[in-house]
Amino acid sequence: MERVLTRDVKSHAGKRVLVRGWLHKKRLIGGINFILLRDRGGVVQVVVQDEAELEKLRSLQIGTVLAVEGDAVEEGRAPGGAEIHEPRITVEVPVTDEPIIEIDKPLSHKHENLDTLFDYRHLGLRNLKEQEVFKIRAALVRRIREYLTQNEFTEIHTPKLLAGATEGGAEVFKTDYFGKEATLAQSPQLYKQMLVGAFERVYEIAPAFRAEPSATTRHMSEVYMLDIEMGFINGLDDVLNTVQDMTHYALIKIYGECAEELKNWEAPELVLKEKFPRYTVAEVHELYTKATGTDTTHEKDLIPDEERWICEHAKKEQGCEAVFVTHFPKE
RNA sequence: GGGGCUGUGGAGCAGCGGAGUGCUCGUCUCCCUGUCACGGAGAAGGUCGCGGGUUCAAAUCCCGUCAGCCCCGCCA
Repeated sequence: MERVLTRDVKSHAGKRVLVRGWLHKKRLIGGINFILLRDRGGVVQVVVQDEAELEKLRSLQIGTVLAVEGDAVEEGRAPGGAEIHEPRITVEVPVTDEPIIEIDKPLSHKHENLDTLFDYRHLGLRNLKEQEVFKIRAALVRRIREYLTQNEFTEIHTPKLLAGATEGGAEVFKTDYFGKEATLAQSPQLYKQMLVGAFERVYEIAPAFRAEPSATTRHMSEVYMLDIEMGFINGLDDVLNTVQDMTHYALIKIYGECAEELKNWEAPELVLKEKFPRYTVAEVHELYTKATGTDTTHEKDLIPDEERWICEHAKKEQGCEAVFVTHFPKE
């Protein structure tokens, strides 16, 4: 029998269907029992009343891979409005290890728990809410690609294992390349510039590696970076306008298509205008110093608190929380 | 690199010098025919991160060490 996704059970009401996926939750009430089955489309409820079928799941843990053949039934009391009755259950891959992470409940993201969360991320991501973070990220990247493609940027993929450093400043990770020293790319900068000569407009979304002694969320040794390079510009404004329009496009799209996910994660309302406010580093120092009394006018760069502050400031004063800060370093 | 904090059953936490390490969730057994973070009864599960010291007595205080987290710096 052809496999049906959990989200399509409702449209198959009245027919016999086969679903395959992971055991997501058991709710054993007694004479009637509910099990939830998860696949890439979500979760469907299966009603188990036959003792022999239920016995197949005894001592099997959440995560067990199942095939369930049964009657698709429209049912208002079921989550999603449909469920499967009279199931015939086949255990495809039994799981007997006790679950470390409870995937049907909200996961704690308190920083004390991050170690556990990261160690078992593959399990935690079976939590439907956790998956939303990845869906939002994937949608954002897709929309950025879409915008850049529409504007005739060619996507490139450049080497990450290099003979030397590409950019001054950041420390590079050194590694062995068949007896010779190699470094992990800290930026695709040189390749981008070379390829502007071929394609005029290029971009890359790829990891960059920096061996900074940093141990905070502000900067990590491995980050995913969007790099854009374009030729035949008339000045800085052309660059800013491209980044501005791309950001505006992608965020508006995301807030539409991921509205439910963003709401679940209590994302704040998007406060954005088509034209982002533009400041110089020196201007931000002046505004910040005046507003907070902390003198930053001697700083070359924005301090971390200024970065947060200027966005809040622009949100209140300009109705747009995205800003450009240019003319670094302050001379 | 500087500062602050945390390591206690599988997970999250409480206990912070003195009687038996306690709670919530999970796991196992039994009961339960519409649950949806189901409910009820019972049970199992712990070198209190590791090493040393102080003390009549250490999960608790001190020193060291390992692991992790946060802020700043570093970085664009």
